[in-house]
Amino acid sequence: MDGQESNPPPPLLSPLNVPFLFPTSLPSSSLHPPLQTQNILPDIDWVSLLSGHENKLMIESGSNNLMSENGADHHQDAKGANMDKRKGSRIKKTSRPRFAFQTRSEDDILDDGYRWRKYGQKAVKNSIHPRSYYRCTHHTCNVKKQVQRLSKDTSIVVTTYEGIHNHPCEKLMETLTPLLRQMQFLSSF
DNA sequence: CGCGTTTGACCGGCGC
DNA sequence: GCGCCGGTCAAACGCG
Repeated sequence: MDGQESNPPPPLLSPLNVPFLFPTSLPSSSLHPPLQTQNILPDIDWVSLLSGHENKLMIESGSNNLMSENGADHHQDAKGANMDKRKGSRIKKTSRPRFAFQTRSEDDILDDGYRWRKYGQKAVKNSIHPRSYYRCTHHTCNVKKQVQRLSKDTSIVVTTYEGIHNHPCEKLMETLTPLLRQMQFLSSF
């Protein structure tokens, strides 16, 4: 199905860029409620998200544990790995980069510029809120993400990305293309 | 009609 | 071996 596992093309965008691109990469039309111009994404606690050790941004590449200290029940880690058509022949888990971060938001879904298709939802133990599973809709892209709300603080959404996008962010390109054109035009003088 | 979501079933890993 | 649990599949369904 997805033969990308063994030899992924070089990433055009590091997944780490994804959360940090939120404020700039989004066409305003893609955002929920009307935004104040001076207060981008008011629902998201960008300060704590981007500040140093205090935040819960966990970067991990290859190893298995991620943010186990908080309500998110990730003790089981990435055993999801990869299965070959569910016929039992499990492809050995390649070390896929994974990282998780928390945002304070009323919306479960953060518009990160990529298109995602939901492929599952499961009730999580010790949590009222279910966990949702998403896959990047780009054919050659194998990136997944999980979205879950903390049981302790339901205003916080935990998003876990797994894998690296092997294609540019569509919305980002959409936004940047006119700018690039203009720069090109101006630099031609 | 194409694309995305919902949801129950299924599978493998793990702990007992 | 059994049951629980997390992760995934895929058919049915909804929506523009």
